Amino acid sequence: MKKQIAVLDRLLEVVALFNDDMEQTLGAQGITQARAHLLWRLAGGPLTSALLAESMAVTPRNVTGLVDGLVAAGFVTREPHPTDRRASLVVLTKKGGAVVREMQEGQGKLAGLLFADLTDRQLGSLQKGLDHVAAVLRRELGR
Amino acid sequence: MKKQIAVLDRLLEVVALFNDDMEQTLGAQGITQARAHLLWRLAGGPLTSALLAESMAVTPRNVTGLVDGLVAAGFVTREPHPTDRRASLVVLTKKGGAVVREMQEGQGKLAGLLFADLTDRQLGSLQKGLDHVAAVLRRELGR
DNA sequence: TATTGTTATACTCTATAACTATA
DNA sequence: TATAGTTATAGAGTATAACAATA
Repeated sequence: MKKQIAVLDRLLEVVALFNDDMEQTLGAQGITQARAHLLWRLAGGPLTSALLAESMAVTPRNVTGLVDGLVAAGFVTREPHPTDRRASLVVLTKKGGAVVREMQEGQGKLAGLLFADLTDRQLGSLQKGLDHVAAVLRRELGR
Repeated sequence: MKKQIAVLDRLLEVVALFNDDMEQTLGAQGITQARAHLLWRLAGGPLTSALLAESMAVTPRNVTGLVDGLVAAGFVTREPHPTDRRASLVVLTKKGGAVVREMQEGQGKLAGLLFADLTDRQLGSLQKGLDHVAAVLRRELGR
């Protein structure tokens, strides 16, 4: 029991250190954690404010402010929605896309560090275990 | 490579779900993330504001505000420092201690879920790997 | 009527700077 | 002089509520 907790402690510490590292790198470009979160959600393509708010689990009002800042800093633009004149699409600029790639590379690097010693089979088993835990937690949270 | 990243994604999701769960539980008692962080630091015993600020990587002014809120809500008290009349000690109340225990139990539960299938030896190996990663990240951060 | 995104307002967390009491 | 903790002030992130434009 105690050993499991010690390992989890260490794991959480590693994740925190990684986040600090990333935050430091991004902070130098004027990107806060909340803004980075939003940019990350755009990696798969443009989204409306409503979809951003939902996927970030945050209010629409909040998204307005974050997008305002990101537009001013040149990381995203607001484009008219092709079919719904109420809505607009938030789109990554070239500069914003570079930031997202940078975050993806950082994550890839961490994954390499963490799992360097695991075989493909062990990785698969770990993935399955995590799937299970995620399912348990989601049930507990009623999602 | 891709598989490693997928597993890390899942791992980060699990940690986020756990944090959401904990935040929801604590939020119902009026405890925010920042306040929970401070309470967590007191698990090992009373600390001065200066030590709290250092261990939380936050300014002393910030600690003042958090402690104010926690005192008002009855989770901690300020006690005079036995030898330094400038300083005061932040001490958990019975109510605050119960919250810390609740957090510890939550963490123990997550550790159990995550590592249920690992043998003691596998746990040891994982711990060693995490130690290595933590060291690498610390070096990178210059800490 | 319902939804999208905004303005208005308020609270928490955070930082810097200046100050008081004590070391 | 230096340190511990505070007050003063400001900025970012977040929430709720009310509103205009559009669906």
